[in-house]
Amino acid sequence: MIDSHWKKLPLEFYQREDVTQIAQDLLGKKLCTNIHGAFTAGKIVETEAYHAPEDAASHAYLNRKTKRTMPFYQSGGIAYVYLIYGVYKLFNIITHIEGVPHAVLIRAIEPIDGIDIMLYRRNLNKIQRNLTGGPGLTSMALGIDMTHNGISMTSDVIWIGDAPKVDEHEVIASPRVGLGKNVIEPYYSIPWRFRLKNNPFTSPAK
DNA sequence: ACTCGGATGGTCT
DNA sequence: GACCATCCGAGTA
Repeated sequence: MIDSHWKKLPLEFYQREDVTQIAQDLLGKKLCTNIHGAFTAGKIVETEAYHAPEDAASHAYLNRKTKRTMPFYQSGGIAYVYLIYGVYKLFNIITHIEGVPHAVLIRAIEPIDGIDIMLYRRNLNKIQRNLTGGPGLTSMALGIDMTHNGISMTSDVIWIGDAPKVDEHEVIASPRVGLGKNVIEPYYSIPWRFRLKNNPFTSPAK
């Protein structure tokens, strides 16, 4: 195991220009949280890239600026957390430079550390796909909520540990899920959802 | 295995 | 007032 294994990723990782590359590079890395005194972590197994202002699937489409979208316009390397369906908190990471609203949605992790705490937060008693197999479930298991919106990925609350790059052949690219009907081509079916092949914790296919 | 409907609340038109 | 980057439980099989 090399020295850099699980070392906290630096801001430079997130501030690169190519958000689809960053989304793929995040696969296999270790998403960690230290929230309410509990350490939990898991391997990232599914991500999606959002490329505003052109991308109609993004909240920051056409550089839309509202109270909710403000984090998009900060420098890469901070969390963007928002509420969906009044119930679930989805965790994203803002990328690239200040003023360019790129983001990666973390859709699923494979539990590694603090599994007992994740089970408690999810009200489950054994490891199964719906422990962390989906963006809402991942945030719930890791203890991420709206108070973490805007927090730096270099903090000691939420961060990502480095890991060896996964083999290209282990990555499946497919269209993103859950997009509204207003998302026009090519963004509706562009293959910007990335999954690790054969990983049981990736979210259900659509 | 699957399909279906309900929960739930902030954001935007 | 419509729309969600979702999940779960109930029903059918």
